[in-house]
Amino acid sequence: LNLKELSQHLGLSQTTVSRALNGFPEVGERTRRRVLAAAEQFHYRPKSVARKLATGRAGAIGIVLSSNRNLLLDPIFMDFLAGLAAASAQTDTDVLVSATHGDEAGTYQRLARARSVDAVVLSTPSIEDPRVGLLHRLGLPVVVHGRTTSAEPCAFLDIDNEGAFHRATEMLIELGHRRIGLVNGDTAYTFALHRQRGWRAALAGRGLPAADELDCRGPMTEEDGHRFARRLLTLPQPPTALLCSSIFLALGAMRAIRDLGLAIGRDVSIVAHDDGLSAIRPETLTPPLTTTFSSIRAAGGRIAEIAMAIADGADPASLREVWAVDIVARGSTMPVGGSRQ
Amino acid sequence: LNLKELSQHLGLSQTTVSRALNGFPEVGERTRRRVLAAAEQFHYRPKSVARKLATGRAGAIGIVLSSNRNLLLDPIFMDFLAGLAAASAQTDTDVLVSATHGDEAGTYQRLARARSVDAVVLSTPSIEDPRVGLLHRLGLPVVVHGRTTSAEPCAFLDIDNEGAFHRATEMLIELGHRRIGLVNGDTAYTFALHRQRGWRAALAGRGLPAADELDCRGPMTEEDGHRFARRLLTLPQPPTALLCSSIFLALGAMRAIRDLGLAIGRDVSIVAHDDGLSAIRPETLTPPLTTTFSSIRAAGGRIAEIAMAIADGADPASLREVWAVDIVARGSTMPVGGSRQ
DNA sequence: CTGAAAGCGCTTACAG
DNA sequence: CTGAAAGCGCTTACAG
Repeated sequence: LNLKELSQHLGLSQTTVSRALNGFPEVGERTRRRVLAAAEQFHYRPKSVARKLATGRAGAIGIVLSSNRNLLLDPIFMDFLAGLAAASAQTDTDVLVSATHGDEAGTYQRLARARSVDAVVLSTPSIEDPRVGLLHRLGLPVVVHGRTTSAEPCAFLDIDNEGAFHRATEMLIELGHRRIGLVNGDTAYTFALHRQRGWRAALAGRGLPAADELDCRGPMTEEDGHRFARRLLTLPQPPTALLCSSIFLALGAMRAIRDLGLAIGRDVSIVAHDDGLSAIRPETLTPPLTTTFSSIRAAGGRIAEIAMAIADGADPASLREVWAVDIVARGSTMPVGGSRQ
Repeated sequence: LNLKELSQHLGLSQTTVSRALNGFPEVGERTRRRVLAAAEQFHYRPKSVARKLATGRAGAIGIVLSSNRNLLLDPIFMDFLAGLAAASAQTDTDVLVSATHGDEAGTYQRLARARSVDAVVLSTPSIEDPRVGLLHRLGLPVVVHGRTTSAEPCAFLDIDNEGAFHRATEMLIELGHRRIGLVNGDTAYTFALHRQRGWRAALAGRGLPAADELDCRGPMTEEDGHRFARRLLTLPQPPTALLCSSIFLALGAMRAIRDLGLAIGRDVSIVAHDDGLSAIRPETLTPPLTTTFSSIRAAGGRIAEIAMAIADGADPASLREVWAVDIVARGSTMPVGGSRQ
């Protein structure tokens, strides 16, 4: 059923029916009700593609998965996407997922030239991410999940990674820890750099050195967490506490601690950043894991709203948010030397 | 730049330019080359939405994430999606992700009536999944990732879950294990039922009972794996081996084994199904985990191809595949009683 | 408050 | 081998 048939059935013009359906104020109350009832009865829905052509809006936001940016393929990303899609659905906006094998720029060009999306979301940006310049040149509005330095002002939503790791480090210092290892992502990425900064600043604030040997960064798999933690804990002067950038790194680190015959908490304290995944919940581990927490799913939801706003022409500079991060102390952190007292 | 402008620039009709661009055979070779060169030069790309309206195809396949079907939000799903998107890109097809909060049927109705997608992929189906009937009624072609019983014949791609768990169980029996616990997903889902069947059949084949107390099923988080394994291992007659339906369940089960002061492999053998996630690789754990393996990412890729085929009107009954599953023996499985000999 | 008509940017019979 | 024109199904000035 299309608009033409529906309006013929009602004995009205397409114009009036379209207006009634779209809630224009000038339509008579009686007419509007008739139209709405008929639409309901016939399960009428405007074909999205026709509406898009007429309005000139794609009605979609895009996100591209790049197989070289392995971070994006992280399980964590799924929760982000779910949040994104849920929020988009509220306003009848689609989420378009594209994958690339190498040529990310080419994919953005296709999206831009085919006008497939009204805005793009960029995940896990690097410090100076070339993608925002590219997108700007292509005329595609962008919202960054994270932060990046760019000539063009752009909208973003980030969490306070620096503050989170600053406070987590301070908490460990207060528990008496003096050597605190960092098990981080690649510092080419902004989030990892910010966390490193927070860790360093907190140590510096207490006059403690942030030794290079305690500063690990790389991919964020369970395996890497194991490898990094093992290296740290077999140092001549091993750390007594570990700060991990993801739950997977933490899982690997916990395994390394056990492999070395040490006890998590009593011998080595551990804190991890938790994105709120449903498949692995830090509070249910042995021992329960102390975390810095921020729901990546909620971030996805808000990002969708921002994307739709900038697609509608909102000023990107006015759409920038940094969310605070909670610290939740649990059994994996103890005073240095052991007992919890 | 649109088609009209491009053809004016070339001094040709839109018809000819369109045909040249779309590779129609009747266009003169010289003309075609001119058109292609100009398109390249001006970075011309047909607006996808206009083409869609004209051809009547949405040029997209849909997938809906339902928050109550927690399985879909599994990290595992991300790899599936990446495979799906990568394959779709090959043929200029979009992947549309929608999220629902409860009303999954409503979401499918919207997709169908707005003609937003040409086909839909259904994940983790239940035994008799009502969604395929619904989709059939809505006239939306479906491809199922997994298998389900339905009145309507539909396309699917599944892995041989029954065979995989059958062989894994036999392998354990050959190692001398007589009590083998199953740590499975909810058997309302086909994949879990099939795995249960494989386990049961293998036991029955050797004259061993498949005791109910050894048959656990439920959600598939790390926490559940821990809970199930703990319950099994504190039974009066505990199993000497565990068969887990996911890497997360296995992670939890391994934790439970350690918590009880037992050794993985020596005291309790463990096998898990591995979907090939990049964030957690079974071969790098301590000890390396024996698995039944099938790449969920590859499955996503093939599913996309199938979806596009049925969108083009291919016979669903001809598009059904069951993939074999590899078993990879590693350190987590040992002869009952311990030493590897 | 309602309608006739143009337009969004393509594709595709149909005619030559 | 090429082109004029209709059509896909909407929205939206413009006129009344």
